[in-house]
Amino acid sequence: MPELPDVEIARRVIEERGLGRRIASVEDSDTWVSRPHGPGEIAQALTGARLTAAHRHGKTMWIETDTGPVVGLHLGMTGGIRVDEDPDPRGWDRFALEFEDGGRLALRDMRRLGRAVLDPDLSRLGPDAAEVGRHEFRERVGRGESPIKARVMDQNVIAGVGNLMADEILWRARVSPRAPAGELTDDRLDELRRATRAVIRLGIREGHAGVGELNPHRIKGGTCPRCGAALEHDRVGGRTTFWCPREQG
DNA sequence: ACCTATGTTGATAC
DNA sequence: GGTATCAACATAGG
Repeated sequence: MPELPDVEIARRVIEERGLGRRIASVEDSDTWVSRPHGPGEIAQALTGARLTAAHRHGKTMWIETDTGPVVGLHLGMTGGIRVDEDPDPRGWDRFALEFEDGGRLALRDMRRLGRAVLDPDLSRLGPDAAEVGRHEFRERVGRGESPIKARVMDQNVIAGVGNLMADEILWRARVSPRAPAGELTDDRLDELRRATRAVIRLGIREGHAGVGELNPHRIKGGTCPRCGAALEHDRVGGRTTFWCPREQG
């Protein structure tokens, strides 16, 4: 689920329902999700602190506190943020801040590919996909020999685009996912950026990343919602990819 | 039973 | 350095 729009929604939830609340205790015993921290380490840093701000860059979120420590949160593949809900009966709450008012903020994540860490390292993330400028997009995305799809999903290049959004973006811009990134013209790159921004805005408005016209047809036997051609599917950049061979050939 | 699939990321090898 | 592959995790489905 989580791509940039999902994470932005989660960030807003934290902002609206978490800020100002004081942490009484922290559930940080899942040391896989909280690696490299040991059990109790995050709790020690955060207990007594009050949440003061919630930020996002790409798919990474972080929460600031009035005493200094920063909590980084990543939703991984199946993670989500839950505020003031009962603990998950299946044990999928991998990390939680428990507030002195009795409420809690949980990272619920079946597959445990999410992360909760102190002072997250954001240095290797490219510019946020929702904010990146035209020039920078051309420079960063339009280079290299790898397929353009791999390029736009590379978080070091631009941050926030995942597999589903990448297919939607490429389909909208009528660019083949396999096109070598460095061979795209500036015009094509500008169209890609335009589609990226549109898909992100749509996702945020609708409340999740799995939106768009292509997405419902992203199944075996699916057809292009524009021209009706049978969609192709294969692995590109290591990920399952659907595209229209007629329009994105 | 065994193999595949799945929205992410990172380490590792060429 | 850039690129590709695999592993980490848990579950569902053929």
